[in-house]
Amino acid sequence: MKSNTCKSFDERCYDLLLQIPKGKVTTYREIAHALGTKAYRAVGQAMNRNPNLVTVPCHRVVKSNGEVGGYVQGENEKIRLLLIEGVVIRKHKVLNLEKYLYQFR
DNA sequence: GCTTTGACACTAA
DNA sequence: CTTAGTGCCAAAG
Repeated sequence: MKSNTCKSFDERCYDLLLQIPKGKVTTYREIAHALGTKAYRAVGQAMNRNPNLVTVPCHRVVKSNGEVGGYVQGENEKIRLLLIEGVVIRKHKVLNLEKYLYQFR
């Protein structure tokens, strides 16, 4: 059988997202950086492809400047999900982003 | 296989 | 603080 050790860019993004625990967030920039690339936009593209909103916590990904960013179901819904997980948001922006930012190891 | 599209990032004014 | 412009990369058309 064929072992697919070479995952697609999108899959690698999802894989990283799965590492993010509840109450933590990351940025498109951090993900791209963790993958050793600068494809910030491609990361967002991967989310827009709409993975499984249930399996992949794509709502925990925000912009590097702290803004919530976009979401398939609407930014408002994304904010709501983050608030539920304990992330403080004000004016569509995450406060103390570095405090919630998840560090990929 | 080139062109377009983006749920972005960064800098300058 | 906002606006405008440029750069970046992968996937889809």
